[in-house]
This record gives sequence, C-alpha cells and structure tokens, in this order.
Amino acid sequence: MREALVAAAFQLFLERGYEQTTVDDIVALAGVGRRSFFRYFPSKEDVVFPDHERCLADMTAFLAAGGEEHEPLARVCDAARLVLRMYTENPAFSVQRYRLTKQVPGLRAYELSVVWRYERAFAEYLRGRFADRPDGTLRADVVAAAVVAAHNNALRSWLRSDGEGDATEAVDRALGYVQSAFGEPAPAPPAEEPEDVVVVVSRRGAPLWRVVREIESTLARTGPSPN
Amino acid sequence: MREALVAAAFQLFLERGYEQTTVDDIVALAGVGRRSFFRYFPSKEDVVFPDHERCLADMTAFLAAGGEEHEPLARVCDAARLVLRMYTENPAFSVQRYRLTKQVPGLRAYELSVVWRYERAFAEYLRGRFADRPDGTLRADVVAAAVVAAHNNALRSWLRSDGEGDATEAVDRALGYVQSAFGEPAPAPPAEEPEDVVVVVSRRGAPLWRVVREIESTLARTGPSPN
DNA sequence: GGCCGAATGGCACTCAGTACCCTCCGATCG
DNA sequence: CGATCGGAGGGTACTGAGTGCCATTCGGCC
Repeated sequence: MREALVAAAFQLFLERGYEQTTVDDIVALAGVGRRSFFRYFPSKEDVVFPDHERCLADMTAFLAAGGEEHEPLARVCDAARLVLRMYTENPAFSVQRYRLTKQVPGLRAYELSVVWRYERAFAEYLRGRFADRPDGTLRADVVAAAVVAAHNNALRSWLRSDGEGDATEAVDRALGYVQSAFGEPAPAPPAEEPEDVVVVVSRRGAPLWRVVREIESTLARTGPSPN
Repeated sequence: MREALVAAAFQLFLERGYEQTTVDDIVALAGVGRRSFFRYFPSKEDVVFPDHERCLADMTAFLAAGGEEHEPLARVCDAARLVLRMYTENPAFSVQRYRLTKQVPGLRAYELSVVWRYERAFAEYLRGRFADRPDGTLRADVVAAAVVAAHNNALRSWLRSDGEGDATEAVDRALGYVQSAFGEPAPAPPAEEPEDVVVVVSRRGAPLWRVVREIESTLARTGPSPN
C-alpha cells in the first residue's frame, strides 16, 4: 500500500510536476481513499522521502550501539556512510528524487529538515563523546556540520552524474578531508615502523598553522607525507 | 504597515501560540485586510523573520564587495558576524523569536531554509575563492557549514541565556575554533618577535595528528601556546 | 475637475490536513 | 456456529493557508 502510493505519486510527479499534482490525483491513481494517504504519510512531502524515517532510526541505533572503543569522528563518518548506502541501494529512484527536490522549493525545504535531523543525531552523539573536552558542544556541532556537508557534497555530485561513478569512493574522499581537518584519522594508523627521524625547528611564538605548514613542507622534502 | 503586522502577529503568537493564531486574527488586530498580509509576507512563517531577507541581501553584497586582499575564511567569518549583529541589535525580539521557533516545528523548518540560504551564500563565495585549490568545492562547502554551525552554536547559547552575556565574544571564540581547524587564522598574526626556539623531534612516518599533538604538548611545557 | 497608477480591501476558489464516523473483514471466543 | 471485537480502509465535512480577480480609494498630475 505504501509502495502503491509512492509509485503512483512519483509517476504523476514526473509527468506533471510536484505542485501540479494534488493528493486527490495520487489516491485516484492508486485506487485508494484520500484518508488512507494521510494515514501512511503525514504530509504530501513525506511521500517523496519514504525511507528516511527508517534510515534515521537505523542511524541513531548505530550510534547508540557504538562503545568507547571507536573514535568518535570515525564513528560518525561510518554513520554517514549508512545514509549513503540508502541512496546507492536505489540509484534510479535517488536520481529522480534529486531532480525533483532540486526544482521544487517546498521539497528542498523539507529535505533540509530531514538532513537537519541527521545532523542533530551526529551532534548529540559527539556531544556525549566530547563531554570532557573544552568547548565540547561547539566541537560537536561543528564536526557534525562538517561531516554532513562533506557527505552531501559527494552525494550531490554523484546524483548530478545520474548515478554514474563510484559514490562510495567520492564520499570516502570527502570524509577523509574532514578527518584530516579535525583530529585523529579514523582507523588508528597501526603504528608503522619508524624508519627515520625528522627534526623541525620553529620559532616559539609563531602561530600553530605556520608550524604545521613548515612540518608539511619539511616532510614533503624529506620523504612521503604520512598523511 | 509591515511593522504593524509584525507587532500584531507577535502579540498574538506570544499570548496564544503560533499555530493557534490564524492570519485572520492577525489582520483583524492590525486592522487591515487579509489580502494585504500576503502582500507583505508571502507566507505566515515570513512574519516571524521579517529582517532576514534584507540581511541576506546585505551579506551577499558584503561578500561580493570583498576583493582578493581578504583571507577567504576570515571574510566569511566577518559576514557571519554581520548576521550576529542583526540579532544583537534587537535582543528582546530575538529572544522571543527564539523561544517561538524552538517549540514550533513548522517555524524550525522555515528557519532551516533561511540558514541554508546563508550557508549557500558562504559556500558560493568560497567556491569562487577556492577555485584553484584541489577539491575546491568540497572545501568551500565544508568550511561554510562549519562557520554556520559555529555561529549558530554561539548564537543559540546567547539566546538561551535571554540575551545576557557577550554574544560577540562567544561568536568570536566559536569562529576562532573554526579558523584554527581550517587553514590560516584571520587577522594574519603580525609576525611577533621570535623570542625563542623550540625543537621538536618526531619519527618520520608518524601520522600528522600525532606530530601536532607532540608539538602542542611541547609548547605547553616550554611556554605559552601561540594558539 | 478629470485622470491615472499604486496601494488596499473584499470575495471566491483551490488544496493540504484533520476530526469524526462508517463499513468491512478476519480473528477470537462463548 | 454465530456473536463480538479490533484494526484497516473509506467517506464527509470542516479549518485555514495561499491565490486570482476585481472593486475601491487615495494621492499626485495634467
């Protein structure tokens, strides 16, 4: 029944457009009563995102299940990959929906509220894990936003290409950037054999970013970057 | 007229709640025709955010006006401070609105779409400035999201405290965190007199974050952190 | 005084969403 | 075997947001 309604809705949305399709049109095509539509979908927008509620529940469960042994940032990145999988499981549907939401302002607004709930789930989890750090809630909010932005950047680029190419790889790249910007990279690098020693000299009082840049260029001169 | 409508709307929203107030109630109290309401505000939600349209225009103008001489990240942070000023110019109004949006889901969704437009403006600007960097659009999107998240974190904490305390200082702290995470800090630190030299030794091949942590602890031992 | 254009008010309409009640159907129990 | 009960679906009427259209009014202008 849910699926019948979703199928009817998308058929009409694609041939007439979202706003030109009324709920009455959908239920007429699906051959069910108008009241039933609102039993399955609280609003007309919901029929466009039929799987996000379940995905959000899965994601919060995933985060709640993870113990202290996981790096917080890596755990959140894995949770984001869960969302990506929902999209890649059904590329054709995802691409259609993307085209729809891109051009209907009302759907874009609705999608924002969905994405916001994912971001809040990330932030809540990170707030818990960062409770002992200074500015824990700030870090949590910023990191959550960065992860969501990176994920969406890669996802949207994949959707724009009609589902061609490797979405997973693109998202990994994007999340890798976030991990390189914030703290420790995900799979705690298995302490490789130290091969060499590099000495970095910096003036005390210089800003940290300059020190880091110096290190990076020194490493680049003397050997492959460990990053 | 706009102000009369806003005043009437907020009076009713505060005494009955947002959803219990109809547009007819508002126009009756303001003594104007129902049709006029929708001439000034495209939707009922818009009356809650009467100044964002102007602020958004100011902000895009501010970003468009900035030349190459500004650090991109610092410029975006300054743009965010522009938004903050809109809130702090009218603390009582901002706090009332915050309480309203916090408990009305429809208003929260609308606020998200407003915030999203700010974030898009940031991202578009940064995409232009990062056009030559590798992964420029990714960096732009992630940095824009981080700036917005940091700004909102500080702003919301100020709003929760009923407008007590220094919002500017809190936002500066939050934006400072973002600037420390991404590239060069804003006001290029005026090359202070080097007083001392510190030598850091690290094994080559160790992950960069470990090197940085080593530097931080070394600096903490030998003198005040430059960060 | 007549004229014009912009701002406003009024009316009627569409459509999303809700409250309430009805029917149908299968299962369970006396 | 028949009565009952509960849940899924259907129907009707209502509220309220948002829109299109037209009448009115008011200010300046010729």
